[in-house]
Amino acid sequence: MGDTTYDLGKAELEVLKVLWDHGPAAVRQVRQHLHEAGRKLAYTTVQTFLTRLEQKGYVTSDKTGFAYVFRAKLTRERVTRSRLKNLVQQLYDGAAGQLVLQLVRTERFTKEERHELQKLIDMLDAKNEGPKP
Amino acid sequence: MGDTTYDLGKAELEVLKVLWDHGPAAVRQVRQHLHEAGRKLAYTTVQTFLTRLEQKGYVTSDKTGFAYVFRAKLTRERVTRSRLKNLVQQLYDGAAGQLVLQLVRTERFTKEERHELQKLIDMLDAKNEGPKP
DNA sequence: GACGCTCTCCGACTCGTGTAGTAGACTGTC
DNA sequence: GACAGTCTACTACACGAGTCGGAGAGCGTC
Repeated sequence: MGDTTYDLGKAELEVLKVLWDHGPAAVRQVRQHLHEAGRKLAYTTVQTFLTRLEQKGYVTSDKTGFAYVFRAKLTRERVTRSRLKNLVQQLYDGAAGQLVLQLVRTERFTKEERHELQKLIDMLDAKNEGPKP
Repeated sequence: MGDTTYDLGKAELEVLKVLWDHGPAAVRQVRQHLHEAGRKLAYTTVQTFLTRLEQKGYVTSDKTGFAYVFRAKLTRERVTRSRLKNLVQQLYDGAAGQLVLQLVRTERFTKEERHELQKLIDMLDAKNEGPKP
Protein backbone atom coordinates (compact mmCIF):
# COMPACT_ATOMS: atom_id res chain seq x y z
CA MET A 1 0.00 0.00 0.00
CA GLY A 2 2.86 2.34 0.69
CA ASP A 3 2.13 3.16 4.29
CA THR A 4 5.52 1.89 5.32
CA THR A 5 7.76 4.35 7.06
CA TYR A 6 11.27 4.46 5.71
CA ASP A 7 13.87 5.45 8.21
CA LEU A 8 16.40 7.43 6.30
CA GLY A 9 18.82 9.79 7.90
CA LYS A 10 19.53 13.15 6.37
CA ALA A 11 22.85 12.08 4.95
CA GLU A 12 21.54 8.73 3.80
CA LEU A 13 18.87 10.54 1.86
CA GLU A 14 21.43 12.74 0.19
CA VAL A 15 23.21 9.67 -1.03
CA LEU A 16 20.02 8.09 -2.25
CA LYS A 17 19.18 11.26 -4.06
CA VAL A 18 22.39 11.04 -6.03
CA LEU A 19 21.32 7.64 -7.24
CA TRP A 20 17.93 8.99 -8.22
CA ASP A 21 19.38 11.97 -10.02
CA HIS A 22 22.27 10.30 -11.77
CA GLY A 23 21.39 6.66 -11.92
CA PRO A 24 23.42 3.70 -10.68
CA ALA A 25 26.90 4.53 -9.54
CA ALA A 26 29.88 3.23 -7.61
CA VAL A 27 31.12 4.74 -4.38
CA ARG A 28 33.59 6.96 -6.16
CA GLN A 29 31.02 8.41 -8.52
CA VAL A 30 28.54 9.01 -5.76
CA ARG A 31 31.19 10.76 -3.80
CA GLN A 32 32.08 12.82 -6.84
CA HIS A 33 28.50 13.96 -7.32
CA LEU A 34 28.14 14.84 -3.67
CA HIS A 35 31.35 16.75 -3.93
CA GLU A 36 30.04 18.74 -6.86
CA ALA A 37 26.96 19.52 -4.82
CA GLY A 38 29.19 21.04 -2.18
CA ARG A 39 29.09 18.04 0.11
CA LYS A 40 32.58 16.94 0.96
CA LEU A 41 32.77 13.53 2.55
CA ALA A 42 35.48 10.93 2.92
CA TYR A 43 35.35 7.98 0.59
CA THR A 44 34.63 5.58 3.41
CA THR A 45 31.83 7.74 4.72
CA VAL A 46 29.99 7.50 1.45
CA GLN A 47 30.68 3.82 1.43
CA THR A 48 29.21 3.45 4.90
CA PHE A 49 26.00 5.11 3.80
CA LEU A 50 25.71 2.98 0.73
CA THR A 51 26.29 -0.13 2.78
CA ARG A 52 23.73 0.86 5.36
CA LEU A 53 21.23 1.68 2.66
CA GLU A 54 21.80 -1.73 1.21
CA GLN A 55 21.37 -3.42 4.58
CA LYS A 56 18.07 -1.63 4.92
CA GLY A 57 17.08 -2.89 1.50
CA TYR A 58 16.82 0.53 -0.11
CA VAL A 59 19.55 0.01 -2.68
CA THR A 60 21.04 -3.01 -4.40
CA SER A 61 24.54 -3.57 -5.63
CA ASP A 62 26.03 -5.63 -8.42
CA LYS A 63 29.66 -6.28 -8.87
CA THR A 64 29.96 -6.83 -12.56
CA GLY A 65 33.01 -4.68 -13.06
CA PHE A 66 35.82 -3.71 -10.78
CA ALA A 67 33.81 -2.10 -8.03
CA TYR A 68 30.29 -2.49 -6.72
CA VAL A 69 27.70 -0.45 -8.51
CA PHE A 70 24.78 0.70 -6.41
CA ARG A 71 21.29 1.18 -7.70
CA ALA A 72 18.34 2.74 -5.90
CA LYS A 73 15.60 0.28 -5.18
CA LEU A 74 13.37 2.64 -3.29
CA THR A 75 11.81 5.32 -5.46
CA ARG A 76 11.73 9.00 -4.77
CA GLU A 77 7.95 8.90 -4.93
CA ARG A 78 7.67 6.34 -2.19
CA VAL A 79 9.92 8.32 0.06
CA THR A 80 8.00 11.48 -0.66
CA ARG A 81 4.75 9.79 0.18
CA SER A 82 6.12 8.34 3.34
CA ARG A 83 7.62 11.63 4.43
CA LEU A 84 4.45 13.51 3.71
CA LYS A 85 2.34 10.98 5.48
CA ASN A 86 4.55 11.34 8.53
CA LEU A 87 4.43 15.08 8.37
CA VAL A 88 0.68 15.18 8.00
CA GLN A 89 0.28 12.66 10.75
CA GLN A 90 2.60 14.39 13.16
CA LEU A 91 1.39 17.91 12.57
CA TYR A 92 -2.20 17.60 11.49
CA ASP A 93 -3.33 14.26 12.82
CA GLY A 94 -3.71 13.01 9.29
CA ALA A 95 -5.68 15.84 7.67
CA ALA A 96 -3.78 16.03 4.40
CA GLY A 97 -6.02 18.60 2.78
CA GLN A 98 -4.92 21.23 5.24
CA LEU A 99 -1.35 20.64 4.32
CA VAL A 100 -1.94 20.99 0.60
CA LEU A 101 -3.85 24.15 1.13
CA GLN A 102 -1.04 25.67 3.10
CA LEU A 103 1.41 24.55 0.48
CA VAL A 104 -0.53 26.03 -2.39
CA ARG A 105 -1.08 29.17 -0.40
CA THR A 106 2.57 29.78 0.30
CA GLU A 107 4.54 28.37 -2.59
CA ARG A 108 5.24 29.75 -6.02
CA PHE A 109 4.30 27.86 -9.12
CA THR A 110 5.24 27.95 -12.72
CA LYS A 111 2.55 28.38 -15.35
CA GLU A 112 2.93 24.77 -16.36
CA GLU A 113 2.53 23.59 -12.84
CA ARG A 114 -0.60 25.62 -12.40
CA HIS A 115 -2.08 24.15 -15.54
CA GLU A 116 -1.17 20.68 -14.43
CA LEU A 117 -2.72 21.37 -11.07
CA GLN A 118 -5.84 22.65 -12.76
CA LYS A 119 -6.16 19.49 -14.78
CA LEU A 120 -5.78 17.38 -11.70
CA ILE A 121 -8.48 19.26 -9.89
CA ASP A 122 -10.77 18.88 -12.85
CA MET A 123 -10.11 15.19 -12.76
CA LEU A 124 -10.75 15.04 -9.06
CA ASP A 125 -13.99 16.92 -9.55
CA ALA A 126 -15.09 14.65 -12.34
CA LYS A 127 -14.20 11.54 -10.43
CA ASN A 128 -15.86 12.59 -7.22
CA GLU A 129 -18.98 14.04 -8.69
CA GLY A 130 -19.65 11.80 -11.66
CA PRO A 131 -20.20 8.19 -10.66
CA LYS A 132 -21.87 7.72 -7.35
CA PRO A 133 -19.49 6.55 -4.65
CA MET B 1 11.43 35.23 6.46
CA GLY B 2 10.81 31.78 7.73
CA ASP B 3 13.51 29.85 6.00
CA THR B 4 14.93 28.82 9.32
CA THR B 5 15.20 25.15 9.96
CA TYR B 6 13.89 24.06 13.30
CA ASP B 7 15.56 21.05 14.70
CA LEU B 8 12.91 19.16 16.54
CA GLY B 9 13.17 15.54 17.44
CA LYS B 10 10.20 13.27 17.01
CA ALA B 11 9.41 13.23 20.70
CA GLU B 12 10.00 16.92 21.12
CA LEU B 13 7.47 17.54 18.38
CA GLU B 14 4.92 15.39 20.15
CA VAL B 15 5.29 17.52 23.22
CA LEU B 16 5.04 20.71 21.24
CA LYS B 17 1.93 19.38 19.56
CA VAL B 18 0.28 18.95 22.93
CA LEU B 19 0.84 22.63 23.58
CA TRP B 20 -0.62 23.51 20.19
CA ASP B 21 -3.64 21.30 20.65
CA HIS B 22 -4.42 22.06 24.27
CA GLY B 23 -2.80 25.39 24.97
CA PRO B 24 -0.34 26.26 27.72
CA ALA B 25 0.22 23.57 30.30
CA ALA B 26 2.48 22.45 33.10
CA VAL B 27 4.60 19.34 32.96
CA ARG B 28 1.94 17.27 34.65
CA GLN B 29 -0.79 18.26 32.24
CA VAL B 30 1.38 17.72 29.22
CA ARG B 31 2.23 14.31 30.50
CA GLN B 32 -1.42 13.61 31.07
CA HIS B 33 -2.33 14.52 27.51
CA LEU B 34 0.46 12.42 26.11
CA HIS B 35 -0.72 9.60 28.28
CA GLU B 36 -4.21 9.87 26.87
CA ALA B 37 -2.76 9.78 23.41
CA GLY B 38 -1.20 6.45 24.27
CA ARG B 39 2.24 7.87 24.92
CA LYS B 40 3.47 6.81 28.31
CA LEU B 41 6.48 8.71 29.54
CA ALA B 42 8.00 9.39 32.92
CA TYR B 43 7.35 12.76 34.46
CA THR B 44 10.99 13.74 34.24
CA THR B 45 11.16 12.72 30.60
CA VAL B 46 8.42 15.13 29.70
CA GLN B 47 10.16 17.72 31.81
CA THR B 48 13.39 17.18 29.92
CA PHE B 49 11.69 17.77 26.61
CA LEU B 50 10.00 20.91 27.80
CA THR B 51 13.27 22.20 29.16
CA ARG B 52 15.11 21.46 25.96
CA LEU B 53 12.38 23.08 23.92
CA GLU B 54 12.72 26.14 26.07
CA GLN B 55 16.49 26.18 25.70
CA LYS B 56 15.99 26.10 21.95
CA GLY B 57 13.59 29.00 22.26
CA TYR B 58 10.54 27.15 20.98
CA VAL B 59 8.50 27.44 24.15
CA THR B 60 8.41 29.89 27.03
CA SER B 61 7.54 29.31 30.64
CA ASP B 62 6.07 31.48 33.33
CA LYS B 63 5.92 30.59 36.94
CA THR B 64 2.96 32.51 38.15
CA GLY B 65 1.43 29.69 40.14
CA PHE B 66 2.93 26.70 41.82
CA ALA B 67 4.61 25.11 38.83
CA TYR B 68 6.00 26.40 35.57
CA VAL B 69 3.47 26.70 32.79
CA PHE B 70 4.83 26.18 29.30
CA ARG B 71 3.52 27.91 26.25
CA ALA B 72 4.39 27.22 22.61
CA LYS B 73 6.25 30.08 21.01
CA LEU B 74 6.81 28.42 17.68
CA THR B 75 3.64 27.96 15.66
CA ARG B 76 2.49 24.84 13.93
CA GLU B 77 2.46 26.71 10.65
CA ARG B 78 6.08 27.66 10.90
CA VAL B 79 7.09 24.14 11.62
CA THR B 80 5.00 22.89 8.75
CA ARG B 81 6.61 25.34 6.40
CA SER B 82 10.06 24.49 7.59
CA ARG B 83 9.44 20.79 7.30
CA LEU B 84 7.96 21.13 3.86
CA LYS B 85 10.77 23.30 2.71
CA ASN B 86 13.23 20.72 3.88
CA LEU B 87 11.34 17.97 2.22
CA VAL B 88 11.05 19.80 -1.05
CA GLN B 89 14.67 20.80 -0.88
CA GLN B 90 15.93 17.36 -0.07
CA LEU B 91 13.82 15.45 -2.50
CA TYR B 92 13.12 17.82 -5.37
CA ASP B 93 15.88 20.42 -5.18
CA GLY B 94 13.35 23.00 -4.24
CA ALA B 95 10.75 22.42 -6.95
CA ALA B 96 7.71 22.66 -4.74
CA GLY B 97 5.30 22.35 -7.61
CA GLN B 98 6.32 18.79 -8.18
CA LEU B 99 5.55 17.95 -4.62
CA VAL B 100 2.12 19.52 -4.70
CA LEU B 101 1.33 17.72 -7.90
CA GLN B 102 2.21 14.42 -6.39
CA LEU B 103 0.22 15.25 -3.29
CA VAL B 104 -2.85 16.25 -5.23
CA ARG B 105 -2.46 13.21 -7.40
CA THR B 106 -2.38 10.76 -4.54
CA GLU B 107 -4.41 12.23 -1.72
CA ARG B 108 -8.14 12.36 -1.25
CA PHE B 109 -9.88 15.65 -0.79
CA THR B 110 -13.19 16.77 0.49
CA LYS B 111 -15.40 18.88 -1.71
CA GLU B 112 -14.66 21.92 0.41
CA GLU B 113 -10.96 21.41 0.08
CA ARG B 114 -11.27 21.10 -3.68
CA HIS B 115 -13.19 24.33 -3.85
CA GLU B 116 -10.68 26.05 -1.66
CA LEU B 117 -7.91 24.73 -3.84
CA GLN B 118 -9.70 25.96 -6.92
CA LYS B 119 -9.99 29.41 -5.49
CA LEU B 120 -6.33 29.46 -4.64
CA ILE B 121 -5.38 28.49 -8.15
CA ASP B 122 -7.58 31.19 -9.57
CA MET B 123 -5.82 33.63 -7.32
CA LEU B 124 -2.45 32.37 -8.39
CA ASP B 125 -3.45 32.69 -12.01
CA ALA B 126 -4.68 36.20 -11.54
CA LYS B 127 -1.63 37.25 -9.62
CA ASN B 128 0.86 35.75 -12.00
CA GLU B 129 -0.77 36.85 -15.22
CA GLY B 130 -2.06 40.25 -14.26
CA PRO B 131 0.80 42.58 -13.37
CA LYS B 132 3.91 42.18 -15.40
CA PRO B 133 6.75 40.49 -13.47
C1' DG C 1 57.48 -10.00 -8.69
C1' DA C 2 57.47 -5.64 -6.39
C1' DC C 3 55.00 -1.11 -6.31
C1' DG C 4 51.05 1.52 -6.39
C1' DC C 5 46.33 2.34 -6.85
C1' DT C 6 41.63 1.35 -5.75
C1' DC C 7 38.42 -1.29 -3.61
C1' DT C 8 36.01 -3.54 0.57
C1' DC C 9 35.61 -4.70 5.48
C1' DC C 10 35.63 -3.56 10.09
C1' DG C 11 36.13 -0.82 13.92
C1' DA C 12 35.81 3.47 16.29
C1' DC C 13 34.47 7.95 17.93
C1' DT C 14 31.22 11.87 18.62
C1' DC C 15 26.89 14.08 19.04
C1' DG C 16 21.99 14.43 19.35
C1' DT C 17 17.84 12.32 20.97
C1' DG C 18 14.95 9.50 23.83
C1' DT C 19 14.45 7.96 28.26
C1' DA C 20 14.70 8.11 33.11
C1' DG C 21 16.41 8.34 38.26
C1' DT C 22 17.98 10.87 42.32
C1' DA C 23 18.63 14.88 45.30
C1' DG C 24 17.13 18.77 47.01
C1' DA C 25 13.68 22.79 47.30
C1' DC C 26 9.06 24.25 48.07
C1' DT C 27 4.32 24.18 49.98
C1' DG C 28 0.45 22.89 52.47
C1' DT C 29 -1.52 20.39 56.57
C1' DC C 30 -1.94 18.57 61.30
C1' DG D 1 7.62 22.47 63.17
C1' DA D 2 7.55 17.83 61.21
C1' DC D 3 5.63 15.07 57.33
C1' DA D 4 3.84 14.16 52.65
C1' DG D 5 3.44 15.41 48.19
C1' DT D 6 4.91 17.98 44.23
C1' DC D 7 8.13 20.56 41.65
C1' DT D 8 12.90 21.60 39.62
C1' DA D 9 17.79 20.80 38.68
C1' DC D 10 21.32 17.85 37.59
C1' DT D 11 23.12 13.66 35.92
C1' DA D 12 23.25 9.46 33.35
C1' DC D 13 22.92 6.07 29.85
C1' DA D 14 21.75 3.70 25.45
C1' DC D 15 21.17 4.00 20.69
C1' DG D 16 21.23 5.72 16.04
C1' DA D 17 23.39 8.74 12.74
C1' DG D 18 27.22 11.03 10.86
C1' DT D 19 31.93 10.74 10.22
C1' DC D 20 36.25 8.67 9.24
C1' DG D 21 40.84 5.76 9.41
C1' DG D 22 43.46 1.56 8.96
C1' DA D 23 44.13 -3.28 7.39
C1' DG D 24 43.95 -6.24 3.89
C1' DA D 25 42.52 -7.99 -1.03
C1' DG D 26 42.67 -7.33 -6.34
C1' DC D 27 44.61 -5.74 -10.33
C1' DG D 28 47.51 -3.31 -13.46
C1' DT D 29 52.35 -1.69 -14.76
C1' DC D 30 57.36 -1.57 -15.10
